[in-house]
Amino acid sequence: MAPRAASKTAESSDKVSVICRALRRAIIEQALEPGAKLPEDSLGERFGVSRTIARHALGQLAAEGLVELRRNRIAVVATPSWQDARDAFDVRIQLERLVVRQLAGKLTKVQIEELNAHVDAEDRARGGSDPVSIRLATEFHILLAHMTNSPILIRYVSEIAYRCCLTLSLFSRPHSSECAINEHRAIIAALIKGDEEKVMSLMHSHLDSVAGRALVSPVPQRGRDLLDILAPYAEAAEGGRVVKLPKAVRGR
Amino acid sequence: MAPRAASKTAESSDKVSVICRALRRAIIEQALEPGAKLPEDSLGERFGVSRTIARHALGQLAAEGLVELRRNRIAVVATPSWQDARDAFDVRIQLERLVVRQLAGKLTKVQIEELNAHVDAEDRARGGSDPVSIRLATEFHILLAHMTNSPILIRYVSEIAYRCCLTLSLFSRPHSSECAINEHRAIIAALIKGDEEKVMSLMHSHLDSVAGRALVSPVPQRGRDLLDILAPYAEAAEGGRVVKLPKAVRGR
DNA sequence: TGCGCACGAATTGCATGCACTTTGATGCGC
DNA sequence: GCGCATCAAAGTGCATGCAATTCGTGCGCA
Repeated sequence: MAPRAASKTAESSDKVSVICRALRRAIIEQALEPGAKLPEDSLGERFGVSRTIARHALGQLAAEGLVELRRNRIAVVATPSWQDARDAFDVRIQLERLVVRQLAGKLTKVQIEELNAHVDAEDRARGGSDPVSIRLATEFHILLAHMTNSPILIRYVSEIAYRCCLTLSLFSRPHSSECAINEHRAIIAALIKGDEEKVMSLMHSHLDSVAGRALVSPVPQRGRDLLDILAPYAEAAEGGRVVKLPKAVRGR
Repeated sequence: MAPRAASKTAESSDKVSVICRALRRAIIEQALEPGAKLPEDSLGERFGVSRTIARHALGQLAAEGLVELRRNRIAVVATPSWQDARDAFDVRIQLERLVVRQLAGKLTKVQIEELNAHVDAEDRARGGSDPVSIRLATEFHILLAHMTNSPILIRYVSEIAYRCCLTLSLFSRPHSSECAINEHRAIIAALIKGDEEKVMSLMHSHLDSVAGRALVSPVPQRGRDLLDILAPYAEAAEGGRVVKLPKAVRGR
């Protein structure tokens, strides 16, 4: 009942967290596509800090699953597998059911206004550029999570929402989030009404349908991991020796 | 269905992850109590690495919520509030329901043996020292999570299980996990039988009762944050001036 | 033309150094 | 004896430097 102070999630120093926020945003707005390289030097230079700090930021983002870090290799924006995406949505549904259960009937007037304002912003952005509307849709869920005042819930929901958002840029059809806004409005209405069961099932089906629209096929449209895509062909060609890829393709 | 490779969760270089593992274990075995100081120098010296690496490890653990990092201050083992603990268990219950739902009826013979072996180990440790049996109980849940082969689930369940374990060392009565072993056995049995609903409710009530045993009162038994514990007394004494603590107590 | 190899550039892994902040202890005034 | 200012010791924040590894490109060879 008593409101607790919202504690900052790790993110020690400001410089590091600034970089993290910037990169997170760039990633979910698809300015940085999955697989994009993130060299420490460039990041440091871009943000006016040393490699040490950039490195630390990359470490944090890797812990969140947005960045992939392999020893002695340039960090890249994560490229989750289709199965990862499914798992992420499964977990996400449970977490967000928890969120709305806690929130049902307990929203303050200010919070309701905040939510409405956010959905209005989503509405306005609908005609605008894709990346922004995707980000806003994601941030709606994060906003809800913040209202629980539960640091753990906030952290996990934010993290997983970002990751789901990232997978959208991999697997989703060109555009598929138009109707989400109405579903957001419906959730707000149910939250105000205070029916726990109703709002939980609304959130559940909302996320289900987002996942459904997004994860239409287990095959990525965008030509990310070429080697994996070509794997079946290589197997089919077996009987000869292993198919060797020309360097131009292997590289990137 | 197809088994996926278990991906390492961030934890870039080996040196860092070794330190993380060591500290995690020390923390959940209560060799390091909540509030214990973790100076970068000492860690580095102890593990034969530079401050840079120790620092990075602390960053990771802070991201997991096991360590608290405040600017310009020595890192300390996290001291979750009672409310944090409640929230953690709420989330944990949902996540672990998901785990056992995915696992119900799908365990391989090897996995069953592995689980039985683990519970046997718990049994053997029962008479032994407390910290080890607590760790084993926690690791049972982590072992289950691993069997889902879902990196996200593995990461979140591990993380939150460690955190819950940490709170146990703060709030739990001297010893309270005796009967957990039988509950673990029951869960294994239900998993083998394959009844999703049954195993989910078993896990739910198991964690509920662990939480219930642990979080008996919103007041910590152990004398952590002295100032907070004394706050009510100070208030009661109001009318005079603010009660000032002698230095010996204030310090640590 | 296509493939392999080797070398230079780019990049990471890690330690160390310096500046700044916090800590806590000592000594002084009351 | 108690409180407070002052100062050294300890610790963190961050950048930089060097070694090791990877990446990419051009050359030689089939």
